[in-house]
Amino acid sequence: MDQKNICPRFEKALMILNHRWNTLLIYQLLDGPQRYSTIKNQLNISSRVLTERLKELETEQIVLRTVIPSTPVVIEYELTEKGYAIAPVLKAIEQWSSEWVTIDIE
Amino acid sequence: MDQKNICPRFEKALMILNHRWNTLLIYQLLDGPQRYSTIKNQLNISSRVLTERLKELETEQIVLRTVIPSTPVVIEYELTEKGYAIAPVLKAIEQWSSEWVTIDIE
DNA sequence: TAAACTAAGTTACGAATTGTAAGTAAAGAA
DNA sequence: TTCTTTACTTACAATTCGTAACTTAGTTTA
Repeated sequence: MDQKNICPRFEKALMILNHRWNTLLIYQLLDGPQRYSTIKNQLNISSRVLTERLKELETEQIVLRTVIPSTPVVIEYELTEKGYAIAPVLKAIEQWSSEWVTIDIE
Repeated sequence: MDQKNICPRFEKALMILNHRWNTLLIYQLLDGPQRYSTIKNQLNISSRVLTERLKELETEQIVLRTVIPSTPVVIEYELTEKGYAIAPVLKAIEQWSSEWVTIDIE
């Protein structure tokens, strides 16, 4: 009748990682620091949602936003240590997908 | 300008695993075969969405639905081999969350 | 034997989330 | 001076989600 005692940290991790776009965004940032426009062009994401997700990942301390005071200013997004620590999750998904996921070509 | 050549299998894996509820559902089913009502009571999910997700995971061959012809009939959901193979992903998330995720108690 | 209950969903609908497209401010290039 | 680019923001339409009530079939309770 009552819910299983699921670890709140694990639950929070799922909330973050399962939020649409977030894992793909982290995957993209594994390549190193990138600018807003670069990310936007690589993924097929709208600017509205991209901004939203970057802010979310920033408040979760997964992503760091840096304003480089050059002229013109450049804004760079990069993974924090916490963010890079997600890499094994992505690796596990890659592993599973290469072993089990089939794409149906019609 | 153009998108990175992201592996379509990996992309599909992300689509499935990042779909709201799916990973939690798989996590729940790692405990073994379970009935609809058990799953519904353990997770805090609505029947509408639960049915939808179970069907999705069934068509993806991650979950198997079995009708046990007892009286009354019992319907059991369980992970397939493909489904159980997702365990390392969950393990990696668990690992990351225990190391990095903080819950803010106010 | 009628009334109530359980299991496994389904349906209708309002609320929340997303995607789309257009707009903005500041700076640089043509 | 007009046109672009960058890093967003805004308005609004489309999609998805959650809530609650309903269904069908069998089952226990009174």
